[in-house]
This record gives sequence, C-alpha cells and structure tokens, in this order.
Amino acid sequence: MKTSNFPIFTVKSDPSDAEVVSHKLMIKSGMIRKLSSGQYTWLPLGLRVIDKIQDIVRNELNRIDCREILMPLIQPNELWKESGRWSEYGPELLRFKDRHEREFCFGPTFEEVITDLLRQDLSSYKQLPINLFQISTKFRDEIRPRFGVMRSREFIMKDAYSFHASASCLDISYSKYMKAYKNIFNSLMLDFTMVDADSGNIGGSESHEFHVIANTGEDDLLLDDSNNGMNIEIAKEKYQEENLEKIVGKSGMTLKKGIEVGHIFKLGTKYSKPMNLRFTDENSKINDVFMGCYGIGISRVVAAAIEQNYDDKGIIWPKTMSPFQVALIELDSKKNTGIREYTENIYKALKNNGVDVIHDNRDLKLGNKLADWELIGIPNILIIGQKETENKNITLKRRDEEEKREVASEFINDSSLTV
RNA sequence: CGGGGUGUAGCGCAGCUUGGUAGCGCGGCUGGUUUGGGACCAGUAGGUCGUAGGUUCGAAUCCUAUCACCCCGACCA
Repeated sequence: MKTSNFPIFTVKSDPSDAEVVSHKLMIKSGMIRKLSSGQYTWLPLGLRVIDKIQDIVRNELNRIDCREILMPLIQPNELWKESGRWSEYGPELLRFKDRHEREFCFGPTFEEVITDLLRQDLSSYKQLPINLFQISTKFRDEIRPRFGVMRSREFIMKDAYSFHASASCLDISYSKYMKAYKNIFNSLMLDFTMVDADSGNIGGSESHEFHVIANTGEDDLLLDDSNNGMNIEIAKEKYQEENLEKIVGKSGMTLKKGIEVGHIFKLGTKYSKPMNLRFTDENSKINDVFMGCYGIGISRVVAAAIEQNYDDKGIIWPKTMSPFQVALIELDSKKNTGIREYTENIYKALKNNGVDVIHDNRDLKLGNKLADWELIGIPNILIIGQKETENKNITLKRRDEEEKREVASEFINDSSLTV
C-alpha cells in the first residue's frame, strides 16, 4: 500500500465536538467522520482496524465451529410481537412503516430473526447443536449518543447464537464461547475483565460481560486485585446496598471503570418457547430449543482500545489491530532517484515478507510524516533518505520508544514487523 | 424529556455587550527558496455569518421562532 493511493486524512486541531480521547484521536487520525449524531463513516484507515478485529473474532469463532451468516438489517414487526418484545422494548427500537403500511424496525439485535430462521429448518436433535454468527451494522435509537463510536446509534456488532437440545448442552457451549471471548480479547492485547452481569433487555438466566478497563468507561465494576468481580447492578443486589462506598466496604473490593465490549447470555427457552422453535428428541418427544447469544461491539472495541493505549502524540495500537505494522517513510526522493529506488526495494522486500506496510511517498517533510504516523499509531516507522540510501541501512522509530536508531537493511526480516 | 452550552471559510476560533456590510491561525492553490521532528517569502482562491421571519435607512451583532450539534441527568449492549 502506498499513500499515493491510500488517502490519509489527518487533521491538526482537536475537533470541537469531541470530548473523550478516543473520539478526538479517531477524528484527528482520519479513521472516522461524523454524518450526524451517533452516526459515523469509517474511512479507509479506520476500516482497516475494524477488519483486523473482525479477522480475530472470525478466527476464534471458527475454532469453536460457529458459522457465519448475514441477516437483514430491517425486521418485520410480526416476529417482535411473537417474542413479546414489540411492546417490551423501548423507544430504542426504531420503528417505521413501509409504503404498504406494514410495520418494521431497524434491528438492534437478532434473536427474533434467527429464531424464525431456525424454526424453518430445525426439526431433529440430530441437527443440534447449531452455532451461527454474523457481523453487521446494528441500529439502536440511543437516548443520547456520545463519545464518537463508543455509544453510537449505528454500530458494528458481532452477534452469535447457539441452539441446543438441553440446558446442559447450552452450558457446555456457553463456556466455549466464554473461552473464545477470552482468546479474542487476549489476541487484541487489551486489558480486560469478565464480570457477572444482569441479562437486561435480552433476557435469560445467566450472563457475563467483558469490559475493557479504562478510566473513561461508562460502567462501574466491582473488582478484586486480579480484576475478577461483577458489574455494579449485580453488586447492589448481592450486598443489598445502593451506596457505592458501602458496597466497596462490605465487599473489600475496588470500584473500577469499564467499557463493555462483549456480553454473553444463556437465553434458555426465552425465545424458542414463544416463537415455537422446537425439535424432536431421541424419544420422539417434542422439546423447546435451548439458546444462547453472544455479542461483541466491534466498533466499540476500536474506541476502547484507544482509551487504553495513547499518549500526547496520538494512538498507540496494540499490534494485532493496528491498521499497518510498518510505515515506510521516503524522504527527499525528488532530488535523488537513488533514494526512490532504494526505498522501493525495501518496500517490495517487506511486502514479500508478508509485512503489512504503508509506503509514505508524499512530498512532505520528516516532521509532518512522523507526526502523522505517530498520531495514527503505527508500531514501527522506517525512515529512508539520503543517509540511509548511502549507508544501505534504515532508521527505525518505534511507536513505544523515544529514540530513533539505525538498523541494517536486513532488519526488514525481523519478526517484530509481523503480527 | 429536563438543565447548560455552541452554530461565522475545509478545520479551530475572534467579532456580537455598544448595529455601519466580516477577520485571525491552520489547511488549499501558484511561483520561488528550503528540506533528517509539524519550513520561509510572495501571490491567490474560498463565507447567502445554521435556517426563517421581525425591528431598522442599515443586522453576524437586537427580537421571535425553528433546526442541528455538544455536555450533565434519567435510560441502555
């Protein structure tokens, strides 16, 4: 990839309407632009980060044999009436009529649609378990969207659903997802915790939340020294206490702020029963299907990762979700074709090595280019100008190091440049 | 929905109190000099001052309405 055909839209000044650091940095680095409140366009740079996260999520879900599907964004109200949520779900559910006066809603979550899907094709216990997921844009008409993509109305979510012949099978699957989620957030290199949670609007018997720990988080968590614990609603119930300070005293644990990036639920038969999703078991008996559902806020993960990894220069990406592994800066190439040739060779060699590299061939000064790539947060910056071309070496500036250093051109084979 | 705030050039802002026909920084474009941490000089383009109405000889400025956006709260994955 070269900057000549990969638009870089960095800006110098802080956007006037951004409050939290992730929102500011996502705008400044040119990852997103606002369309209207709670709705953002993902630019090429931002979308690369989304893609990196999705790759990791897909990989882990494939490992537990969860298969990908894609469901429509707009859903007919009949299904929601069947489940009872047409009346239960608040104004967050954006409803509208089509030209035939049929009522629809924008999908905030997909239990109804997938339950309907499965009841058409599921009949026997021999087909179970079934695990499906999708990654798609969801819409929730938030009371107050805020903090950029942290709490937006349109957002990208991975939602998975599992279907089982019994509660014990659901339990087994639930722990598989729990493990997969831990793998996902470990792969994303985030400081996170899993806590006992309230199942809220989605419903069901048991649920756990995954939080990225960050001071700017909107959720209160009660955690012990190893960051195990529960969300604050559960804590209030458990300790029969509303006052947060008293809860801390009673529990001996600490209050921390978290950004909820994942939530897993044991739904049981909450949807299968009212919507008649049933199967015939080995004794020819008809039973309700046991279900689980498992969400990850992909777009929110991006913001959460930044809240946890930045400095005064900009973002510091965990390498697994960085839009690029290497920014290759070419200097002064106008006056000396040897520089261009040497840089081009390094670029090609990096690509041949499978390094995810962006070649900055813009006609800008070193300071401008460094500032851009440090703002964007690329882990490795390689600089090539007159000096390096003559010495046949490269200057390396790591995002997490203060000083630049000269390395031999063979450095392009270094394993630290790949994920 | 309640409270607070902001809308002026692509971005960030000043001007508004005290009405006289719009300015600064950054960015853009052209030319030149530069070039290893956000260069300099010269020139140039770009704005129905959120929108609508009103007051006035005259409105970015005063009045009314309205819309959008941000913050706090209630709510929520």
